Amino acid sequence: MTLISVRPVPFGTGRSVPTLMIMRLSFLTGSGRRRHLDPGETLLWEGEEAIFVANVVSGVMKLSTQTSDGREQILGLAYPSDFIGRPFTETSPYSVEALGEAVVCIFRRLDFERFVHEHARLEHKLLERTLSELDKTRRWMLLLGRFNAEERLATLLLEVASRNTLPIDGNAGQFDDEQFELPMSRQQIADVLGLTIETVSRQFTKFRDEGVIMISGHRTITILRRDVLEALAT
Amino acid sequence: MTLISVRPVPFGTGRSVPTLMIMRLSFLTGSGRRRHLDPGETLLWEGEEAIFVANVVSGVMKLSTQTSDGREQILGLAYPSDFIGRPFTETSPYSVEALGEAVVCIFRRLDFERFVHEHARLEHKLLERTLSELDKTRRWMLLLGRFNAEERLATLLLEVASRNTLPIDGNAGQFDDEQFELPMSRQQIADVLGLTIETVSRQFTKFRDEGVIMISGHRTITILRRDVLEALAT
DNA sequence: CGACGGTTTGAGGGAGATCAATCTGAGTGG
DNA sequence: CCACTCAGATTGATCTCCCTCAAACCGTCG
Repeated sequence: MTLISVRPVPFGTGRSVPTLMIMRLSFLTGSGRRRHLDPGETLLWEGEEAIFVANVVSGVMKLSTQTSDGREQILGLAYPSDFIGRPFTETSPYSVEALGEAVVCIFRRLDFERFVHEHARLEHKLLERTLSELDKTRRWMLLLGRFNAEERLATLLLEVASRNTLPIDGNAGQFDDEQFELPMSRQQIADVLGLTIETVSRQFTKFRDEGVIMISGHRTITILRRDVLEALAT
Repeated sequence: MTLISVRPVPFGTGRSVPTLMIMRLSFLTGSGRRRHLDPGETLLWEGEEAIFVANVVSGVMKLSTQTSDGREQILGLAYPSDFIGRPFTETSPYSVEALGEAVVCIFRRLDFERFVHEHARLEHKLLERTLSELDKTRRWMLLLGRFNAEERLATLLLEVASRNTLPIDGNAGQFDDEQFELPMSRQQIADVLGLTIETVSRQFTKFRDEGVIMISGHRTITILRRDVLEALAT
């Protein structure tokens, strides 16, 4: 939570958008509102009208979609400074939900679109962000299409570790990228990786028994053999 | 092949980019070249410098990536009028290869980027195209993460049928979206769907035996029970 | 005709799903 | 401080879908 104060809250394209432009956006639209989300609270519903776009301020959001018979697939995760929402389309192609406690900065989609139209530089940044999001999504396709359970979990652990912003022992400012807290439950991990909760659990146990990771209280992970994980994650 | 003459060759964002702008692009850069590709010929290599961006004129291209140990995953297909390539980045994050005979209209990436910078309207169209490509890619993630073999093939058949531009019996101008030619081999279908060739073949046989499709000479498919496929594909 | 590439069909095995039982730990109330 | 509860996690047993390996089939081309 205290992360907020030490981070800028860039709009649209993360760290690379000039803060000045962000400020002006807030001014012009008058709609850049902070909003707190409880665990499991949904910001956008798949198929519903997409009223908002937003930036993640703190917490982790999941983007997900469902088959007609209710199977869920997580499409991606959004971390602080990530942009979420779908400009230039009426209905949201996926749902956006908070994994844990989260804070987002929301803008009315129409205001945002109008503003983008009038500011080519922001549009360009949004384009670059979207292109790299597309790259990321395609890498995830490789995972879903070709990786086995072990490789999938290794990839996720490294991904979360690289996004890690958890100070150890409440020691604010001290970061240790080999120990971190999982922002999601086993079930949510299973959904992200396209596996079942049992398979995920067995893989955790396997990594623990092999001395690759240490697990404290389900959610706190310490990476002991990063090399092993990296070899698996390609 | 004769399709070419009856279709515009829009640049960057398909049907929605004004032809005028396309013309001007060709003029300015002087590099909008037609290029013929043989089956299996690769236009861009994963990890190599991305020299080109291009538009598909005819044929079908595949975008693919590989794991470190050589397993391939197809990331998507590009049909006539689709944009391919990755502007604003040095190296191509995936390979682009022609499935069959293909013609593309290539532009030097740097020329394209410069031009985009100077033409906000084109940039906007490219952004919209990229956003919808991202949507499409995410739908494919659902397929890879949650669909079984039957559902995957049903999805592909409907996708190809909807892209179908094959006149029946050489009767140009006459289109029948329930009969079409597959632009790829069984092996390529397997790669697209994240399956093996044997599983794909068995599914084809199963659909045929169930009276869902008709198969003539491996590649020509007639959909007899679209409702069944749609129920599976969701 | 024979050769060869792509496809189909068959038999068997394995990774992960499914079904089911047990465990853990945080929260609650006595 | 200790039962009790309950959701989430783990472990076990079994099954199933798809992969793997292998053989047969088919159409094309020399």
